[in-house]
Amino acid sequence: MTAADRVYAIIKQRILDGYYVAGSYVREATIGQELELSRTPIREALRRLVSDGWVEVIPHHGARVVSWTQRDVEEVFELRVLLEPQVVRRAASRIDAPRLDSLGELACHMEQLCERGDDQAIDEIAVLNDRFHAELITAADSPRLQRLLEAIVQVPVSRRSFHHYSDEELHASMRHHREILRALAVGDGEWAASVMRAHILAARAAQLHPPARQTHQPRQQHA
Amino acid sequence: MTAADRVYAIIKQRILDGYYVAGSYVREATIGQELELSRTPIREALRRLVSDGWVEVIPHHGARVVSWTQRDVEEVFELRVLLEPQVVRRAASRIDAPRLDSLGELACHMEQLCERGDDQAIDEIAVLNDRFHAELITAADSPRLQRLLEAIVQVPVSRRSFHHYSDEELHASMRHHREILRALAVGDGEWAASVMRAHILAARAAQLHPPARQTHQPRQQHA
DNA sequence: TAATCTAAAATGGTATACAACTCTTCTCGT
DNA sequence: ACGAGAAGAGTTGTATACCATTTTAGATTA
Repeated sequence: MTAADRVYAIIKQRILDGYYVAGSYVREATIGQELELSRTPIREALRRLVSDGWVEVIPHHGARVVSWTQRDVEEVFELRVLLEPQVVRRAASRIDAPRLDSLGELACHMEQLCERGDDQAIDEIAVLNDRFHAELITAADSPRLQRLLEAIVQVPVSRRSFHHYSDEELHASMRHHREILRALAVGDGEWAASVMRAHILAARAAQLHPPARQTHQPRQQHA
Repeated sequence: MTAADRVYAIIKQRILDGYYVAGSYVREATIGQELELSRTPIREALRRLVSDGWVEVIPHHGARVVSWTQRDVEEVFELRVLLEPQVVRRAASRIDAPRLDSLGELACHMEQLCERGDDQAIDEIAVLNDRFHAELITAADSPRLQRLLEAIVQVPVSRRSFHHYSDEELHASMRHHREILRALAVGDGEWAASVMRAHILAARAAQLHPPARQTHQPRQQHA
């Protein structure tokens, strides 16, 4: 592991942790002194963070941690609604039994965590959910589709968790996983794609209307 | 614009123009001397080209221009079929009259060139067609969608031209442009998206079955 | 002839020094 | 008081150098 790799990981972690606030600048000299490295590996790490969409570079002025607007979030969901169904559409005719099994285990694990329902469990679900989607992408066997999605879903972890899901939304999400797996098991790409589309649209709804979180109450109009 | 930006653009253009043949190596020292720059900005440009998928690095041997397989072409079309309709779906509710006019002029110009039909005209059509699609993307007003498409549709010039189109395919392509504009003019995104989908699928068919090019002959089965 | 060794060539990674640029601030003239 | 312009500090951009690693091809040797 090179110094540039370490710097990349450190800066990324600091962004995720909120140590580097969105909109603030990451100074090359500053972390250089901090980590006792020259600017060279820091610059390389920053360039990689730029191409991964975590920071943006203003020429001759510095690397700034990207800010996310509501519009950015909507754009991402709009693209995921297109691309993620394509993932399972392709996967349906390509997936093999071992991977289906491993996806099934992931679904199982997530459901158990879902039953626990505490905050830590919710965090773990987010991790497993990422793995779930990543495995599907691998099964889709399309490097370009994978690249596009990776370029898209890189979102600050604060927005990627399931904390704004209601119980009902969370359980629906688990059912989606199961239904996708059933569709894949019988090789029905369109079925799988439809469920995935619903899955993403549900996630979008949960993100866009986080305050409306009454599980057992009668329905209520939102903005 | 920094030197690294220029180097990036130059190398990319040379790949698109076919000056750097697929499989050949881009030597750091060579272009360094050629452009009278040190290895530093060249290295940075090459890293970006790698992460954008234009070249691949063989460790300790150099940066090689990526080769396109038939499968790559199919992957690109598969993604364009998803993304380009979304472009016009968004554009339908956002486009303004001036841009519609300028798109109309582009379509006009392409149709005239289409009537000429010589090789040079075909080349010019490819350029205008790129502009046509680029204007649509601008009208769609989605930076991420734009970025994804730019990462996808930029293909070496040898594969981007209309030389493998039959007369009929070429005219159909022109009609698609017109129909898209009509749909946009009345703000019907789904109509525009459907035509665009057909437009891309037609382009795909022309690419995948280039030998079957008899316009006035009875149909013939292909591989 | 074939296996091995060797040296050249190229990149990989990092450090350092200097050049160029941007933004701020301060001065100067009106 | 106010705007234009210049100086300065701070920051990034680039050049250069160094050594390590790896590949390749040629030379050597049995």
